[in-house]
Amino acid sequence: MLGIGHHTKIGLHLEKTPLALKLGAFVALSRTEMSVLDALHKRRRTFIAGCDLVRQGQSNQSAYILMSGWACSYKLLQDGQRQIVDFQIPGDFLGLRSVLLHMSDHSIEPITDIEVTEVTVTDLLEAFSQTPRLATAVFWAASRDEAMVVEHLIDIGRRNAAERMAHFLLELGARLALVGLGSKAGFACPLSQYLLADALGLSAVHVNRVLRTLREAGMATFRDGLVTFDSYRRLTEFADFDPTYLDQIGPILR
Amino acid sequence: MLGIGHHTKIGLHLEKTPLALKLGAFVALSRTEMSVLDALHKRRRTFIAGCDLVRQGQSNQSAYILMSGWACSYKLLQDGQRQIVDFQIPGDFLGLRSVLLHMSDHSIEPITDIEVTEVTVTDLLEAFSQTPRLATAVFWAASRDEAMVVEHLIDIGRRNAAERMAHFLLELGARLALVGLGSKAGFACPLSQYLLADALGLSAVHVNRVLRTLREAGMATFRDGLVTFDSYRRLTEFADFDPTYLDQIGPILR
DNA sequence: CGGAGGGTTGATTCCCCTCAAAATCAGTGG
DNA sequence: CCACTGATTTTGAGGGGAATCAACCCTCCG
Repeated sequence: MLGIGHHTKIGLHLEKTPLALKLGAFVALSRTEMSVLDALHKRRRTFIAGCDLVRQGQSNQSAYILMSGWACSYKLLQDGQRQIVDFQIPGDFLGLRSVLLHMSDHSIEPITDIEVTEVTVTDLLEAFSQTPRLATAVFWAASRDEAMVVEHLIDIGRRNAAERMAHFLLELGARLALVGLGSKAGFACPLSQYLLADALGLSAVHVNRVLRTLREAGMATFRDGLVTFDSYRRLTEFADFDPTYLDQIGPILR
Repeated sequence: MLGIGHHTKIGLHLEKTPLALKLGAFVALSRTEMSVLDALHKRRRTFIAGCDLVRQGQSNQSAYILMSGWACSYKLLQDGQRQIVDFQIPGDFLGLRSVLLHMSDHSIEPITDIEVTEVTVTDLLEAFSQTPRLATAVFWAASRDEAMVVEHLIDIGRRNAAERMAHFLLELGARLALVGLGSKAGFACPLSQYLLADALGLSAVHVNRVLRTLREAGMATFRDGLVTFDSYRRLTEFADFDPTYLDQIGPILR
C-alpha cells in the first residue's frame, strides 16, 4: 500500500478528514495548519442523492468540502444530453470556482447521499492568510483537479471506448487511494452505467459492452458497486495510464 | 520604469497590451495597476513556429505572457496521436500552472512565430501583493480559461463533428474579440486543418468535410487563414453556443 | 404484486475513420 | 522560367466502432 501511514502521527488528536489526508500528500502540514483546516469544518450539512446542490446559471453560492459520498458536476445541452465533467469524492471541493466567479457554469448533483461542510469565501481566505502553506496546498489540489479534467479531455478525444473506460477507472482508483478509499486491488463505486456513459461520452449500452470486454480480458471487473482490478499491470499498459502525478509517496513540500 | 520598448504612439497613456485588454474586461484597472501590469512585461523573447516552448515532463519552467502569435498546449499519446487541449492567443498565459506545480503535464508549441514576455513566479507574486485587484483579475482570467477547457470537453464528448467545429470557431472568435483581434464578422486564423483535427478529436479529412458543410450551409467559411461568420445568428443556434460569459460589455468589478 | 431503475444482449444504422489519390500552393534551386 | 519538393487542402471509396432501437432479465421496494 501507499505510504500515507507515516503522517498519521501528526494529527494525533485531530480528526483526519478526507481533505486533510489529500492535502497531506501535497504538503506536510503542521499541527497549527491542521487545526486551522479542522476549524473550517464547522457547518455540517447533508444532501440527498439526485437533488442538485448547485445549478447551472445560479450565482452567489457557497462552496462545500465533501466529507462522505460521491457527487458529479455536469453540463446540460439543449437537446437534453448531458456531459459529466468530473466526479467528486471525499476530500474534494464542490463549487469552489463558482464561488470565486460569482457564477456557476455547471450543475452539481449528489450521486449518493452526501455529507458536506459549508465554507464561505471569507472563512477560506482568512484561513489562507493565517497559514499560507495551506493556501499552497489547496491551490495545488485545485491544479491537480484541473489536470484531471485535461486527462479526461484526452480520454474522450483520442481513446477508444475500452481504453477510455480503463483509464477512467484507474484514475478514479488513484484518487480514491489518496483519501484511503481505494487501492491497486480496487474500490467501492456507486456509479451506474448511465453515469459512466454521461462521463465518458458513450451510450449506456456501449458502456455495458465495454465493461464486459474488460472483464473477459481479465483486466477489470465492475459488479455490484465494486471495481476490481484483476490485473493492475495489464490495465495500466492497455490504458496508457501515467500515474506519476498521482503516485505521490510522501509530501512534495516539507 | 514604464517606458519600455515601443510605447511611442499613445503618448501619455500606457500601451494597451493584449493582457491589459483582457483583464480590463474583468476588472476596471486603475492607473497604478496598469503600470504594475506593464512593468511585468520586461524580458521580451521570441520563439519560432513549431519548436516546443515547454515539454511534457519538464520541470521548473518560466511562465510567459503571449504578446503576439498563436500557440497550443497538447499532450501526446504513446501511439503517436496527439490531443490539443487549448490554443493560446495574445493576452494568454503560457505554462502558468506548470510553474506553480513545478512540473509540466503537457507540451506547448508555437503555431506561428510568437513574441512573449517571460515572467518569474516571484515577479508575479510581488505584483499581486502590490495590487490585490490585479491578482483577482488574473485569477478570474485563469478560471475563465478553465471554463473554456470544460466547454471543450463537452464539445468532444457530446457534440457531433459539425456542431463541434461551429462551437469551437465561435468560442475562439469570442476570445479573440476580447483582445481586439476578432468580431462577429470573423477573424484571422493561422490554424491548419491538421491542428483543428488534433484539437477537436477528429481526423483531418473529416475536418475538411465538416468545413465544407458549414460553408455550403452558409454559416461559416474558413479559407486562406480567414474565418468568416456568414451567419453569426444561425451558427450560434446550430452550435448551441452560450456567449454570456464571453459577452462582457464592461468590466464586472469596478 | 406491480412498477421502476438498472443491467444485459441482439440487430440494425450511421457517423466518422482509414486508405488512397489528386489538386493547389509556397518555397527552392537549377 | 521551370522542375522539384513538401505541406496543405480536397474528394472518393470502403470499413468499423459506437449509437440507436428493442427486448428481456434482475432486484428492490412501496
